[in-house]
Amino acid sequence: MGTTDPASPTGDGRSALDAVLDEVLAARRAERTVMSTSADRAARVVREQVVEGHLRSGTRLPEERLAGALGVSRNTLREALSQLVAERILVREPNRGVVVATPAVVDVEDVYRVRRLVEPAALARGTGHTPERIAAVAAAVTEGREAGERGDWDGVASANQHFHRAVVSLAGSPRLDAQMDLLLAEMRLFFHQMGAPERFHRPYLEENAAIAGLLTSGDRQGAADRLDAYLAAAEGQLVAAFRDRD
Amino acid sequence: MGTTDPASPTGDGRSALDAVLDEVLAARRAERTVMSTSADRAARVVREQVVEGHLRSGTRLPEERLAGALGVSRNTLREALSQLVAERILVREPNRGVVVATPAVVDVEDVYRVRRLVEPAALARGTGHTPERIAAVAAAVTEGREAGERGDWDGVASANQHFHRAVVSLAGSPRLDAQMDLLLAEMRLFFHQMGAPERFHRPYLEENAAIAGLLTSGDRQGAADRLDAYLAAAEGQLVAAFRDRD
DNA sequence: ACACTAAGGATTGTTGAACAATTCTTCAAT
DNA sequence: ATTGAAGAATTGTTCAACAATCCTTAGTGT
Repeated sequence: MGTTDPASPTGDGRSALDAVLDEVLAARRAERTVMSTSADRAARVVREQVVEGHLRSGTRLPEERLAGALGVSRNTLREALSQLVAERILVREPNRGVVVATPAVVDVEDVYRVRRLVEPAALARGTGHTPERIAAVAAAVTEGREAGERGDWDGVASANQHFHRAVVSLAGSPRLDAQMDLLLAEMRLFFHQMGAPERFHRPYLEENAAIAGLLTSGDRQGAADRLDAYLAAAEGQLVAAFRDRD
Repeated sequence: MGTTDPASPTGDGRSALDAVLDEVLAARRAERTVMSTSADRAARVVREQVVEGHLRSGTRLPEERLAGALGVSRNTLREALSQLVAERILVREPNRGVVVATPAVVDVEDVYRVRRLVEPAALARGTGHTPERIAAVAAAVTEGREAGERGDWDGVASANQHFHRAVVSLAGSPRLDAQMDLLLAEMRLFFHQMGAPERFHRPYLEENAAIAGLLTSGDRQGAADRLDAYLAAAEGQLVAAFRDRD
């Protein structure tokens, strides 16, 4: 392709140097996008505290104190909180502030409505199933098995989330992945509200393994059907646990 | 049943009156939630201007002037803009502000990736298919037919969106509906970037009718398959139109 | 004519303080 | 034990400021 001449002074108007400089600039911008804005960082911290269970459902988040703790102005914090409200992790009560969401049975049902529609479909449709993505599903299975063997139940729960995340990622859609992340964050809220996560995730280790096996063997529809049944059972358990806690 | 005694003074601690008053309070709060915050209103106005095509792709949105025009402070506007960035309607360029998103081919492909996964699945799975929701699908078809008969192509486009929205709503999931609204807003951005919406929507009137027919006749899988083909064709057209514009 | 540089102006990211409106608390009076 | 009213605290929102960054432009040298 000809003009790989470094620093060609004239001609196309844009020298090869210009192209390189553009690239450098774009890289710097992308880099800065990672550290992102102050509000995004604040949102990330609060979200982490909520999904980790350190901020329990129903706790009120006073803006002044929280802003102080995060080392950020009240205005900036407000932007962060709005973001988390949009993610359904927090709930805004007009003139009363923001509280950590307390999911109800309808929320569990709706999250599973979406998951049961999306996850089996991602398995059944072959589109996007690259070897790497299929390998990611298998990797989540072994991650869960290893965590189970050393009795690390938090690890099992985490691996389980990775499994379902990997299933959705089979489709290869950034938008779908982002949506799934929100749903999984909500799931963690559910778990914190009932407690006893170990019992809950234990039996699904083998389920995940079976589904991954069907997937790698090429039986996509079988994998999808099995996942649907899996999700139905899990939803039933969760809803039952929620109803007990009323 | 039983204690429908009005104003029972003691006993359960909470009288029936208390319950009513709680309801009134909740209603007032819900009411106020509708008018919502100042930032939400600003976001709605800007979003409307973008999806209606009055603010074209790539136009920069200076905060000071825009805030002035909307009668809102720069801080509040900022919150609104962040929301729209999260919806992918706007794009934030660090230290350079916010511009109306200019979708690329990858965006079209990804939106259709999600739609082709979700919409056929919503049809094929019977769950949630109440008579009212099925009627809503049929209503969107007649809305489109009538708009076509009087040559109202904007109306056809709008009805087409209502059709797909109704298809997803068959599942009866608020979360899925919200997600679909975002995708449809992105779709409108796509259309504005290519132009000529009449040619695009015209042939799909009959498709919609056929799909609705299959649905009402109980052939859910047939409806799903046909919708999948429909979406594949539409995506192909859109992508082709996008590639021309490069 | 052309590329390079420096200065100046404009815009963004973020903060701090303010203030009306609303909600929560306290506490006395019935 | 309820009610009511005063007072404190919090939210929703605005305004003004400032450093950091970007954009423009005019000038400089070649």
